[in-house]
Order: sequence, then structure tokens, then C-alpha cells
Amino acid sequence: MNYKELADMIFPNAKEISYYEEKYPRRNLPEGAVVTRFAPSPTGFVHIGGLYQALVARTVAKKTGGVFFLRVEDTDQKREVENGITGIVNSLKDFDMAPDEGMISETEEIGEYGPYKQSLRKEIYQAYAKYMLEQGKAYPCFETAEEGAERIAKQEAAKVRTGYYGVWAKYRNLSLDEAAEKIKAGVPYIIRFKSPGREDRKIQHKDVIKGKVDFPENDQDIVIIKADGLPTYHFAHLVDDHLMGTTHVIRSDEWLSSVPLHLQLFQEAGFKAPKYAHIAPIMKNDEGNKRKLSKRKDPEAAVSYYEEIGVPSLSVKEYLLNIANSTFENWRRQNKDKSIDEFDFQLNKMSVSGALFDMTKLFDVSKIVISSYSADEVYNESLKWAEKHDKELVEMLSDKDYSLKVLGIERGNAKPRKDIAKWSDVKENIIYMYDDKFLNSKQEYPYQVISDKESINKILELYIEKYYDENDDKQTWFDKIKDLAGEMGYAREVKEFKANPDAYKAHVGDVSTVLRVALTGRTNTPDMYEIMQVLGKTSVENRLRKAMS
RNA sequence: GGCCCCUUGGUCAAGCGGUUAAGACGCCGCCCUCUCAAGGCGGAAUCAUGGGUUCGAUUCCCGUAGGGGUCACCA
Repeated sequence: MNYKELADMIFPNAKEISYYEEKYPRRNLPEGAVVTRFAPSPTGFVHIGGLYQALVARTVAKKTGGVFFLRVEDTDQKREVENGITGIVNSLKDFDMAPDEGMISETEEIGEYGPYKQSLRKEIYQAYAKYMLEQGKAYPCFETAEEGAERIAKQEAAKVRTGYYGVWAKYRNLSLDEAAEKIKAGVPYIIRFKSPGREDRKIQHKDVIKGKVDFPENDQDIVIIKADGLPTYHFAHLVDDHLMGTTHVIRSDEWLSSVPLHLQLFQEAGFKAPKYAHIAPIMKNDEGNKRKLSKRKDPEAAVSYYEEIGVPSLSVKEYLLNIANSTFENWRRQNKDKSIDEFDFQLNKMSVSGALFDMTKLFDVSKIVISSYSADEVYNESLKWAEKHDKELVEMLSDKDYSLKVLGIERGNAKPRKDIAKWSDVKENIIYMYDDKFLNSKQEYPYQVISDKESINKILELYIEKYYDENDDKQTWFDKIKDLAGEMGYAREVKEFKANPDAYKAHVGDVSTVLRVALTGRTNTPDMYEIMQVLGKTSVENRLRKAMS
């Protein structure tokens, strides 16, 4: 019995790897093009950290004229979730990050290097496992679960590293004949990699993000094919990223310690290893402790959370880019109109340690993003959001012409308002502008300096009867409020009042506040002239009369 | 516990042997102003710690502490 015979016995039907090597030729891409991937398990759930990785991977691929693909890693059938792929595909689409290749629905895919769903690649993995077997770089292992547990217990008791290596690798040196006999006898087995490594030797890895990292060599004979015939992550990574031509593996930090293994796997298989870029995870401060954003504990860990509260996907991406490359913020300020695709992203400028997620900063970024939207865009996006999450807002927005005017207040000019961070802010911001909400409800009037009923009513009455003219331009409009203040014996100018505070009871600003409160029920609003223009004569008068009664 | 990584204000962070240690968010104050948002100006606030190396360390080396990751037939 030789290696070849044993390999044939284990995988009698597997093809030669040359078949696959020819079927999936080298990609024909421009010099320097980077091929990256997003490779989640099909749980349907996209973690903000996953989106972060995908964004980085896609940005780098786009920038270099390369390829970004989506591969579904479903070799662990226990993890399978119904319609899990759909959730991921849709999330990427929501963020305008659809892949160039890979899964595009539960069952469909695009691209020449598929299948892009690992469970469909079983025969490919077996062909490569057979190839390893033939060269004596892998072997069948008959260790049972009980034996394994026992082994680990002994290792722990002896205070040595746990794992399948060295003297603990019981089946590593089993003769080929013995192995063949066991297989014939139907003893269950899995396939392990035969590691040539030694723990007392160091390897040096140059990570694109982390820089130089030293490790002991890998000496673990890790499992490559499980009892169910599917590969482990490590082996699938080797085979897939080799065949799919991945040039840069961009993945989460937690994989860093697998690098010695992966490098060794590529080395032993005789394939060119990709470059690795390990991204620090996004963290959260939990009572003084830094920890990863948790799917279970933190709603903000789910990408869907931002859609729910109405943060535009662009805001999330800009915030993430901010964390990824701190130069992004400056670039953005200087290039307000450019697409984020034009930003010169640098993988190696990414931070080596995990950033705390800062919701306040996200909202600030989002306010700037939304401030650049036209009234039309704000209308469309908030309506889209409201249809899913807020019936009352839909109702308000149903009067489109009017709503456009409302949303257009102090928008589209050089200094647009920055008061909306998320679509769920919109209702609160504009609700008082709708007569059926405002006039038909009991209204609180939080008057400030001028608060006695008599003065207030007099101001309102004078304003309606004598001063208000909806056709006034802004200057005239305000001059009239000054006149009104004068007629009431208040200071016409705030400066005048400040210079001589004892001479007056109040000033024009206080009169304005009376009008503002009467009109809107609020002390703080956007520009009152614009508000009155949008409201129109009838509504203005109705509102002032209501306030008088 | 072994191995690996990390540590600049409350947060994100520039910095790569000599700097008044950028900038952003947040906070505080002032200005502008009919109020608010914004904007302008200003302010408080940082190199975890102990040793080296050096004429000189935030920067280089070693230790300590703290944080994180990893040690599966999960990814």
C-alpha cells in the first residue's frame, strides 16, 4: 500500500486537481488589481463588523480595478439559517455594495469561479484532499470523540498545549496498511493535515495592517475533511482562495493566530499564499471593559438596526470609512461633492487596535450627509423609511407639495440645516407645520420673557390686524416686527436693549418669541419668516387666533 | 495558563529621535443672530508605568500593569 493507493481508496471518485486548475484559470486583471472577498456564514445576520470588512475589501478592490466577491461559508451545517443568504445579499445591496461575483440570491450566483457556496464545492475539496493524501501531506485519523476528550484531559493535566501534534498525534504514523485495514473494516475517520512544522521554530509574517508579527511554526495536524465529508474553514480557505484567485484576504482580527497554519497549508499544497490583512474589530465600552459589539446584547451590532432608526446607509459607510482611514474626514471636508469611491483608501493605514463604536459621531456624520440632500431626496428617503416604520409620518407626507416646502426650509442653500441625523428625527422636526396636527390638538405655549396674557394677546392682535402681510419680503417683514415692538414700548433692536437694559421690559427678539411660540408651540424653530411663508396667510392667522383664545 | 497583538485627551486619531503633541466628535465660553441647528473664534483635556539607549525620548530596546485575540470534526 502506498500513498496513491490509500488516496484512491478514500476518494475513489475524486478528480485530479489539474481538472480544477484548468477550469479556474488565473484571472486576467490589470497590474496591481486586488481580488478580495466577503465570506460570511449564511446566518442572514450582518454584523456591523462584517459590513466594515466588506466595505474595506470592496473599496480596495474597486480602487485597483480588481474584483470583490461574495462567498458563502456554509460548511457547518449546524449554523445554517433559512434564507440566510438572502439576508446577506440584501444587506449588501442596501449599502450599495453588491459584489462583482458570487451569490446574488439563495440559489443564484454570478461569476466564473463558482460555485460560491461552499457546500456545493464538496467534490472540489475532496479532490484537493486526495491530492494532499497522495503526497503524504495528509492522513486518515481514527481518533474517536472519547479518545479526543481523553487526550485533551491528559494534556491539561500535564500542562502542555492541547491539540493534535507530535507524540499526541496517535494516527499520524500509522502504517498505510493499518490505515487501509481500518478503513476496510468500516472504522470512521476524518482527514488530517500532516504538519511539517516545529513549535520551536519561528516564522515571520508581514500582515498588511498589523505589520510584522512573529509566531512559532504551526505543528498542529488540523482536520481538513470532517466526518460529514465537508472541509474545515482552514482547508476551504486554502482551496477556495487559491482557485478563486484571491490576492488579499481581508478578515477579522481573530484569524491572526491562524496565519502560521494557513501559510503552511499554502506552502505544503504548493500554492501561492494570498496577502493577509487583519482588521481590528469594532468595540463597545461595557462598564469600563472594551469588548466586541455583540450580536446578542447590542442592537447596534446589527446592520439592520441603522435601517430601522433611519440612518442612511451612506452615513454608516462614511462613518466606517472614518474609522478605517482617519484621513477620510479631511478628504471629505475638502471634497464635499465627490463619491466616496474616489477616496484614496489605504489598507495599511488602518488602525491596529479596535475602535470603540461612537454613536454620537455617527449621528454627526449623518447630519452632514443629510444636510447635503435636496428637499426631494429628504422627502423620498423619509417617506420610504416611514412606510416601514411610521404610519403617522406617511400621513403627514401624503401632501407632497406642502411637505416639500416644509422640508425645503433652510435647505439647498450654502449653509443648509444640520438637524436631521436619521429619518426617525423627521417627524418631530416638522410635525408642528401641519395644521391638522397643530390646530386640532391642545397646544402648550411655553412663552418666555413676555408671558402675561394681556401683552401676548395685544402683540398677536396687532400683528394680525396691522402688521402682517404675507407678501412682504424678509426685510420688510422683520422691520414690521420691530415696529410692533416699538409700538408696544419694547426695544426695536436687541443691541439697544443690551446697551440700556433698564429702559425696556423686553426687545424685538422677545416679541419674535411670542410670535414663534404662538405659531408653532415651540421656542426653537428654523427661520420664522420661511415658516410663515410655507404656512401661508390662512394658517398663520388661524394659529395666531388660536393662541389668543 | 501557553502563544500573539495592542496602549497618545471622554471617544476616533495624526505623529515615525528635537513639534507650542495636528484634526474631528463631545464638553465649556464668546461672537453672529428673531429663537434653534449651523457657522466663526477661543478654552479645558492626552503620550499607561518603571528602567535603559541617546546630548535629547510620545517616538528605539527591556520589564511591569492593563486591555484584546486565540488555543474545536465552528467559522
